[in-house]
Amino acid sequence: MEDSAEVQTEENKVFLDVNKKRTVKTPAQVMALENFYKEHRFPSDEMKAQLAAQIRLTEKQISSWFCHRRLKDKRRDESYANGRQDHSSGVIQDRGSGLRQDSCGSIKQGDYRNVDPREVESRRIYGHDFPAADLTYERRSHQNPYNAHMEDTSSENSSSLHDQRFSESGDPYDMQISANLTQNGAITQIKPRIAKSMGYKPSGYLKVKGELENPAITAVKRQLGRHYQEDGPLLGIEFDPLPPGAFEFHSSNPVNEPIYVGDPRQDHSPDISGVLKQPNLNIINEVHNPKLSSQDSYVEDAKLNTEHGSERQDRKSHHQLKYKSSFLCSNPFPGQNSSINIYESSAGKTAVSDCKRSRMSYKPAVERMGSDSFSNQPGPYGWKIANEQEKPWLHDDDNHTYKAPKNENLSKTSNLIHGCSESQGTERGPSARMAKLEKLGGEWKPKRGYPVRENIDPTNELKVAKRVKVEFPQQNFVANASHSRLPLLTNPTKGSSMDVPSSFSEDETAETSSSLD
DNA sequence: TTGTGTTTTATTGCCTCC
DNA sequence: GGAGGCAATAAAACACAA
Repeated sequence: MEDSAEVQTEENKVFLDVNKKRTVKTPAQVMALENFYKEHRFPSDEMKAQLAAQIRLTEKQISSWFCHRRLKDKRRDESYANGRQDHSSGVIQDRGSGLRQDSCGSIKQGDYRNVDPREVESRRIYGHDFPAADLTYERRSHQNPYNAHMEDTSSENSSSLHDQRFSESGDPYDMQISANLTQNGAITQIKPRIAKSMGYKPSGYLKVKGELENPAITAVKRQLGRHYQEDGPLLGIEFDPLPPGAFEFHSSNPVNEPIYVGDPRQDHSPDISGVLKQPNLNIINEVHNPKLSSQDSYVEDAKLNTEHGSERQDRKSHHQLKYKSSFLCSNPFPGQNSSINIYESSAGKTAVSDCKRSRMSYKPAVERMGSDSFSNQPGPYGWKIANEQEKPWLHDDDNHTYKAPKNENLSKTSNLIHGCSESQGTERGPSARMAKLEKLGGEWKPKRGYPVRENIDPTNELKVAKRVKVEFPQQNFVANASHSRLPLLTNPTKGSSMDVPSSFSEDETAETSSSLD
């Protein structure tokens, strides 16, 4: 009796020790999580289960990750608010204005007005309708320091704190984007020290966000072209007119004047033309970045789905509905084109086409997603484990991670592509991996064994699989929809922001036009 | 190579809501 | 009371400078 108990204790100890071992999620997992998080900060159980099954994590890990992710957002939010309270009055005032915001910067359920600004933003971008009240809140909440902070990585060049270096040379990421572009559409890796020399050195999460969000932001900028006021209201949203003399100075600088975006009538307005001459953005945007294609696709893909429900409105009661509408009908992994496909296509020989991979370093990685336990069908992420061509990708290759010599010249596209197609990063987060790839170049060398973790509860897995099978028969929707539906810009040199799916610009134009009317 | 700092992950306890 | 979430904490993994 006691012996068995002791044995069990020992086993538990071992089990705990094994489980307590901190593991690092693969880039694909992190990307998937990030992408999912962008749409669903509070995923339902089904979503978690689905996601867990898809990226080979436990639901607990998913929950934990989301928890920490929200916490991360919150902390960044807070730190940013503390550090940049002079940036805008919006945030601080909002926080004290009765908008209930939970400790993670997220919105507690039950108050429909308190929609997560990011979610609002995304939904707005994706064409979701919001009541006027929501838009009002959205407008204000858009001043959320987090959002502003996030945009700092991409489109802050009109910020009051904007560094002149950026205004002169353009958004660092945009610069990267454009600089990475080559004639044949492939992108070359920009050396991190370029950004670093510019004083721009996103770290950690920002690296990831820069990777994940900046393209999206840039894509929007490109789509809207000149009608984008970077520190202004949300696109297509009207502000109430400011009272006379609201600002001391005369707005001789049209940049700071609110611009109604998307109104074709203003497209040729001489008044706006001054704004249109604002530097760099267009220049940057004129350079097509194939990297954006995925994000463009993302935008369009999301926009096509106009049946998103408010996630936080009655999270539980609309659980299924929400799930079905937003998870099945839309791409729950909006970045899957850019993340998971990395793995999918990188195994093939067409890695060049997905330039998003260029800044991603990988790890044999998906070993946890072993082919033996993976479905042969393309998962929602589009990876096809059974594909022989991709097997090398999915195997750990003797548990070696590959690390290039530090001083490897990064400007070699071939190297980069190589890194893309065969890249096997470390198990560090994407941010670190990206940075590492930037630093390492395309060549990889064994570094050390990748800690294989098989902590997926088989029962859980079975349960999830079963549930997924029953509830989500369209698992491959991502692979099918996003690939088939989303047009790829085949002419990277010509493809411009205006090559974006017409649905977006049209919808956007229609919306804003109607609002002006 | 090593030390230090940062980021990420896992665990646990408490709180709130249903 | 259970479930979900947040916050605190520890520890691993990693980056980076010396």
